[in-house]
Amino acid sequence: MPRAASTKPRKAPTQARAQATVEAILAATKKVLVRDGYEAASTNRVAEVAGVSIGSLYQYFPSKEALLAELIQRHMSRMFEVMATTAQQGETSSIEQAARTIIRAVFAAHRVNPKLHRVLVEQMARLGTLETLDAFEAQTQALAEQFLASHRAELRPRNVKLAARAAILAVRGVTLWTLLRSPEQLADEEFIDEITDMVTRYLVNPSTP
Amino acid sequence: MPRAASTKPRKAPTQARAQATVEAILAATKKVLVRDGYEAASTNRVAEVAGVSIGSLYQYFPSKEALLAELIQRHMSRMFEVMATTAQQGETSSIEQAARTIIRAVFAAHRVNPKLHRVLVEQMARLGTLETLDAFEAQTQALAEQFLASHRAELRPRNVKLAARAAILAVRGVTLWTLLRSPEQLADEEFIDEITDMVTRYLVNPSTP
DNA sequence: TCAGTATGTGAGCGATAGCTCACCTTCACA
DNA sequence: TGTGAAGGTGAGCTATCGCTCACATACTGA
Repeated sequence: MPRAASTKPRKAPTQARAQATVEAILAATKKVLVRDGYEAASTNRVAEVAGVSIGSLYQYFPSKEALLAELIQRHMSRMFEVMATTAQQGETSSIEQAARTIIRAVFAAHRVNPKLHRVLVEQMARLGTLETLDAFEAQTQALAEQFLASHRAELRPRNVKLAARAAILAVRGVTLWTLLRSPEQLADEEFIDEITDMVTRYLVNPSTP
Repeated sequence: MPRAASTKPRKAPTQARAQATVEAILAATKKVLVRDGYEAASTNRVAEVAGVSIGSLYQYFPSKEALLAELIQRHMSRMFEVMATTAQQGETSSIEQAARTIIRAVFAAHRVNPKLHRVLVEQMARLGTLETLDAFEAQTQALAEQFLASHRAELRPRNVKLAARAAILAVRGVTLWTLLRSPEQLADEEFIDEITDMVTRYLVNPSTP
């Protein structure tokens, strides 16, 4: 059924008109994914909803997966920016404060259009080795390490790399699993406090309050 | 393309011959999933690999998803049993010891045929509201609450329900994300220690060593 | 032994998916 | 204002998928 499998954009739009087409296609993709789910989100349907011809779609995206990859890519960028901003602002505050802010922000981000995020997460798992994902992973790891290193005074674990990894995985794991199974809990402040607590108790040296 | 969508077995095999057919179909499903991935795992291909006709397959499984559901179901049961056994054995030991044992066991379970587990996890996300999943979730939550309640002396969080939920999500989240992105780390003892540490520091009252 | 049930078969149907390509329209700019 | 490039079109091809059904074979119990 699928002939191509590349995930890279086929061709960059240069005129504003083309840029609008690309955006319309991506917006339609989101809409159809939310409305009908991944399986039913055919490229023909996406093109129809976008109000462009199927040919136009394939002019900019070489495959259905490329559409997904672009959406995932954008989602990741936003998430990373949220974290980077928070980490920067938290440079002068405690690990606990920073952790709380990040967890709150990440939860909030997933509360917006949880259905879409759900599909993206599912496909993120399926697409597997997307270079984009690896790059994002590396960036996130680096950011966390840097943050923890700059809070060495407070930090309990000696292995900064491992601590960063464990903390990232725990927060992400909890976020995504909550998104999948009980998205309403993403708004539960008590739950947010609890996760913050877990990460903080793991990261922070109790003798340095 | 799909006509039915039920996930329940169509009919129970009574003769040994039929039981063998069902097992052959499930074994072939695993094989094809691992070899070709979910998309390429067509029911025709599964039947072929199982050495039975496509008609036989549909005699016992009303849809492709029913195959997946059965595999997920079995996987879940095994996971639950691992946890239940560990919890029971840990009744007399510390929270930390029990946490370490459970995490080690769950990691080990996912190290066996990680490719298959990966596909199952992906589909678990996709299938979404599978009654089986909800039942498993409830059982796990109950088990964890019971375990924590019986270790009240050691336990720090006052909200047992929430603590159980947070701990479950963290361990599961870390396990699955690790499975998806760096399965080799499932064998890393230092990593296991780190996750155990996180959960323990969260759950255990520091003044009760 | 034989009726009746359980089990097993596989050609093929209807549906639809991803994607191409020959062609037309709009734009930028000399 | 004309021309080549950029953008846009959509009928329709090929591939396959999930699944049914008319039929054959194996088993069971009276």
